Amino acid sequence: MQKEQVNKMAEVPAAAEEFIERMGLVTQGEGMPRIAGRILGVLILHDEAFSFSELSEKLAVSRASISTNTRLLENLQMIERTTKKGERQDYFRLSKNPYISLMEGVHNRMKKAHQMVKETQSTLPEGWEVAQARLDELGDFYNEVLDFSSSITRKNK
Amino acid sequence: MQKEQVNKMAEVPAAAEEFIERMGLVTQGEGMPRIAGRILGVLILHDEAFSFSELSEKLAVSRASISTNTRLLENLQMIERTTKKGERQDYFRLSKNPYISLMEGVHNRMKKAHQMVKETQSTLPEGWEVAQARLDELGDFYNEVLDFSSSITRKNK
DNA sequence: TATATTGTTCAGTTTAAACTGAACAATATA
DNA sequence: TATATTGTTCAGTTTAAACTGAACAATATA
Repeated sequence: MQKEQVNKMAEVPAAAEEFIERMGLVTQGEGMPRIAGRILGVLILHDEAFSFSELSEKLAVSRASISTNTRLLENLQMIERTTKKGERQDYFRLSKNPYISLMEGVHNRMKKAHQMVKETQSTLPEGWEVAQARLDELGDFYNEVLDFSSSITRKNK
Repeated sequence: MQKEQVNKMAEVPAAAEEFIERMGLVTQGEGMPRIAGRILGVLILHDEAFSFSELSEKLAVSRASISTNTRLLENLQMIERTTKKGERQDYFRLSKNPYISLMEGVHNRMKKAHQMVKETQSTLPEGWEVAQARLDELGDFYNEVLDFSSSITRKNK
């Protein structure tokens, strides 16, 4: 049952290694764990699915972190969990539209913030007209961003 | 020289206090310090400029934090530092287009990430055509987001 | 049955950032 | 001159999140 084990790592050029690390910094900059970005980096560069333990070894990271971060990326619908006939391990590959889901995250955060602003507006008593006008501006901004993020999200399927 | 000191805080409704705290959570969610969001919250609700020490007292936060976070917001061009005749303290008020600058932050992060992707593409050796195609998709995504963020930024003045 | 493989969970540790107090420089005022 | 006010800087502390090791459950295999 044991297939010839190809070492996917052997011939990886420096540019690929750097990309993986930098993706870690990118996700970190967006408020996500660094390891999530590194996993994404691996799966962007490689078409074939990577197994749980391959990811853990390749990235020199605990199985616990792989478990947590693959689940995170799965929930964002950026990666998909697959299996292989005759194998017990989970495999992971990039989804078809990985970035749309990222946008959905932005979209949801913005929607929540917008909701909060509207709630403030409806609760503020008389005499806060200037604040109301300022909150209108903030609401307008959220509307613009939400229009964009839903225009991207609509491309889903 | 001492002007009648109006306590700006006295009659602030609960909705306003809550808004200030929630703005702290919003900026925190966007990867900025909580205190920066609270300062923004105060300055969105109040048209009049707030002094350094008023902010420090109102938010029950050290002068060091006010110094750091007002400078951060000033650099983002979301607030402006002003002065008053006969007073030594700095005052702060919301800029005219506070949210555009926020967008510029997103824009710059995205541009940097896009740059990184392009660099990876130009450095990857022969035989990585599949990865190149994947990186093209990522680049396309960045282009879409960058188009949007510059459309917002263009509204500046 | 006992042993091995696999992913998850969770308590504990590490890490990075936020925040503070205090020293400081610059300046004004007494 | 001495004292007060103000914003900045920086070393140190606090806080929150990331990450790990180990226990565990589920399942397969010997």
